Amino acid sequence: MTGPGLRARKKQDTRAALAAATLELAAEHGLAAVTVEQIAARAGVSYRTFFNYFSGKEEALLRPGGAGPGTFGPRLLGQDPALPVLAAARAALHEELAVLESDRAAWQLRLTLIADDEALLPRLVELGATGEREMTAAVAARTGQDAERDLYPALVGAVLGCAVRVTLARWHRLEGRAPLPRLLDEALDALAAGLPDPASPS
Amino acid sequence: MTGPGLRARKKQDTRAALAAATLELAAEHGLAAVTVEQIAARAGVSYRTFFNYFSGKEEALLRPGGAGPGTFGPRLLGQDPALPVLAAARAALHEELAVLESDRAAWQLRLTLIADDEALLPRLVELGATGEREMTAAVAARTGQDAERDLYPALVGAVLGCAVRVTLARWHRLEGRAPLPRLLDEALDALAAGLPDPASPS
DNA sequence: CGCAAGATTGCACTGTGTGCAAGAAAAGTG
DNA sequence: CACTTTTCTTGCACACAGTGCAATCTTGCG
Repeated sequence: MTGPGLRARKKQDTRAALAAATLELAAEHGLAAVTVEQIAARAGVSYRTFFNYFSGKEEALLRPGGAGPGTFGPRLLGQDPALPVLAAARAALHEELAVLESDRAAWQLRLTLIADDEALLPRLVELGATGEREMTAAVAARTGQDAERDLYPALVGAVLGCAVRVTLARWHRLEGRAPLPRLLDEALDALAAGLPDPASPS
Repeated sequence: MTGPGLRARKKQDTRAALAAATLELAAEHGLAAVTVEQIAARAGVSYRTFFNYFSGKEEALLRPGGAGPGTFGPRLLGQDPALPVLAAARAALHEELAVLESDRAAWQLRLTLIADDEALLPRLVELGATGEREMTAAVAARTGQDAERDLYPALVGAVLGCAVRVTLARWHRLEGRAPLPRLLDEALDALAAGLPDPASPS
């Protein structure tokens, strides 16, 4: 009974080493100036092996745990079915984002790199596209609609993705001085209220 | 008085030829299977020249007119200042999307390629990021808020981008059987209403 | 015509990402 | 433990993206 098995453990180690090397090197020189060769060297692995774990530097930086199955769907479906969709999504998103706060320093650093590199934000969206599809599917399941044909699930999925993105950007700009859950609630409140014109510049 | 001048006209011709070649070849083989070399050859220019016009195949496909200054900002600011932001944005977006209907076949084809290639949708978002920044800035100007610090402009800019994206996807799925303006209105109505749960599956 | 501005092109070079096959390491089996 | 199978790693070769530079050609204009 070796549990996960030696093999799987080494694999996870390598993945973590690659992700860490990417984060360090990107913090030092900016992601654009870092080559996969350098990352692999720092992680003690060959160039070729890097691509056994990640499809590119961006993925290594933004999705350090690898692809994985995604957790939003189950979480959304686990909420009280009596809740309106937006309220259920809010609860599910709070659970999702809790991960980020547990590894705050690293994620703040990643957000810094995203803000700097300017070409990474779309990449984040790209990776977030998976999450968006997942949200769309989960919303469709909850409302009994068709994820492909109906407007509502696609729109809610996309908009929730936006809300998360904007929230993370604000969290970063405030350097974590404001709690992430509160920022998320502000964004979702504005959405649920129909994005009314703001009172006036405070 | 040659008007635009021969030089500028030739430049536009070359740009148009490259964009058209990209669209044709992508329609034939899928964008991923097309090389810049092929595109340049079909347009009758050298490989190197392609990059004088576009930063890559994706831009040639999704932004055939080149970068350009962006028109949403002026359009939003040209709306009646008494209008709520969302209503003004709706009017401005209708003007923006009118372009697509004037060249319907080509844009439907582009949307098909986006749907097929699966790696292009994020690229669309990437190019749309410019538009999103523009929308954010315009909204901030209209509300007298700070595009950098305040939640509202960033959220509205991002969400409008989502709404456009989802609307285009639906328009494509319906193969133009529904008028684009109506689809956009449906999405914006849902947003303005605060994304209430849908009635029930019709 | 003849010069200046600007566009096109070829060349060389770095880096990405992939397919393939050989080799090393772990897991399973008697 | 020895042997096989499975899985991961690695090197090699390759096609393509994208960029800097310098030479060359074209257009605009005096």
